[in-house]
Amino acid sequence: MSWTDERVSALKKLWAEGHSASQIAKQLGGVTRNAVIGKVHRLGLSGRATPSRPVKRPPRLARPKPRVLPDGSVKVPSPQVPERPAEAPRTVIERQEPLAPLPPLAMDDGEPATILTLRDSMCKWPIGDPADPKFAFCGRKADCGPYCAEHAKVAFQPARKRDSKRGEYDYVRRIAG
DNA sequence: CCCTGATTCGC
DNA sequence: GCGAATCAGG
Repeated sequence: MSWTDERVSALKKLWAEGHSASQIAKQLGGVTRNAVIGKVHRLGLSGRATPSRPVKRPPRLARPKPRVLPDGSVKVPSPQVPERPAEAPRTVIERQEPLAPLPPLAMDDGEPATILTLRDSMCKWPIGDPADPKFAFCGRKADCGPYCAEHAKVAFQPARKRDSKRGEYDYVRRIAG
């Protein structure tokens, strides 16, 4: 089949009415949806009155695909140059990373806060292995809640997926509740 | 796995 | 110009 005036008109009409490419192809007959889409693009009416299409993909890279010719031979095109003119000025938003372990704050006696010396106003973030004699608490000022500002960030992060890699502080979250 | 449109590129 | 193959999503 070829794109006669009638068929092109029908294509334009159906496309304007919002039919999908496959629907149009089925109705016209003798063409695939790819043919319809290709024709639509060639006619320059790709974008329909669909405001909600925030689908903007970065340009696809060329497709270096081996092709089987009619005579049975195989042709392998050379990979097209990726063409990376200038890397976009990336504004990388640094993710709040594991955040360096905040060492326990030394008390007046030079020792970190323990279960015995921890006060209400002090950050109750546990530091170290609870089984370890040196186990202590952060001890910084807990201004809003049980933790200092820094540990509150970690403590109140959304729960991770169960089977994802364990965060370094997961055990602490379990302990600290 | 079904569908959608978008794109590339050999023909 | 055509459209299959492929892609990126829903």
